[in-house]
Amino acid sequence: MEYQEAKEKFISTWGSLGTMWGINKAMAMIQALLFVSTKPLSMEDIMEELQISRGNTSMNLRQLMDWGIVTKEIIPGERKEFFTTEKDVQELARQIAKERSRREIQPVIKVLKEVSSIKDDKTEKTKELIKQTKALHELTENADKMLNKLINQDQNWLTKSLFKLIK
Amino acid sequence: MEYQEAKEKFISTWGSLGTMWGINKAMAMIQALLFVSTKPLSMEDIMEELQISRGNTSMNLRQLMDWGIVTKEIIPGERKEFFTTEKDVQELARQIAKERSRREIQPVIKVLKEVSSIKDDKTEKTKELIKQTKALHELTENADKMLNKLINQDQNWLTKSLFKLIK
DNA sequence: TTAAACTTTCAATAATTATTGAAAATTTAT
DNA sequence: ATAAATTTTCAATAATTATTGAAAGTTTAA
Repeated sequence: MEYQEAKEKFISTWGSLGTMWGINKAMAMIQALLFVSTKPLSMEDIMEELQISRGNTSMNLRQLMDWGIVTKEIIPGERKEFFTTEKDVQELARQIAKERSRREIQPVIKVLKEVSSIKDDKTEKTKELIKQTKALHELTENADKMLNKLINQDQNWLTKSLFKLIK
Repeated sequence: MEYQEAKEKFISTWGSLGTMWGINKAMAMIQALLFVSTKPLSMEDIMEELQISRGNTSMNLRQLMDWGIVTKEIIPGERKEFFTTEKDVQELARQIAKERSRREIQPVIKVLKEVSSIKDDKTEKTKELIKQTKALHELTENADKMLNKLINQDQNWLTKSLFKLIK
């Protein structure tokens, strides 16, 4: 497999993985492209390489910046804006975990807490609803605590922890 | 908040969480409904309660069975088929982790391995592609190993491990 | 200030994914 | 074997989500 083929395979695989986990394809592909690029890329570069429109590129770059995994680079003497992504996989994982926790998991935990706290009228179905949502609440909260631990720890915590678990 | 409201809130929240993580809404809602039901439900019951069509219900029940988290129940004297979901959250988490690993993560690991093994022609861009996909390969493999550990361990391993990590 | 270079926005459109509903298939009871 | 009950399939349709492209907006250089 040659460089170009390998690169394309990586980018498109990353794109479809994104799709499976609720992340839009263009967004995942832009991140993948930047991830293996040796230098910052302009919007033109990205449009060209991925064959996507200016608007699409602009919107998805913005989203990636909102997620905190892509940053604008100012290149002296250049009028265009250039972009880079976090190159360190650990930091990347931390950032994604942080955002998914904040945007998606926390709101669900809130609802699970509410639902599992309804008044127990002693009917079987109410007891079941409370019991099951409580169990889910606990599991979700534990998983989320783990993510947050991951987010706030030093650089190598993730690898060390994973190693501890699998050893 | 009354029972019915709480139940609906739980089901629709679970549905939208599913969507965010690439799982279709009806599938997540059916699972949620069964999860808090006190008894097995028929297709009619599910269609009625979630206001979805017969075809949709049938297809999504099948998918949930493929995922191994919903099973058919035979109820003596009844002609219809009835369905239940795994009620234990730990087991549920294990099952989902197992399937997502098998269907989604393993194929990506395979591609990352291929891409990171291309011949190093000593150019900067090839070296970067190899380095970055190798790093991602390692991280993904570790995370997947953790998932598989989770899958194959005893019932309480998940809780214990999470506790160890966050304590 | 002006205008060229560049980026953002957003309504229109396309692509994808989910859902319906009715016909076909299957199962069960007699 | 027959037919009623039930489930599955799948082409058509609807709903959702992603993408385009051009107009509006912004920045920069002279």
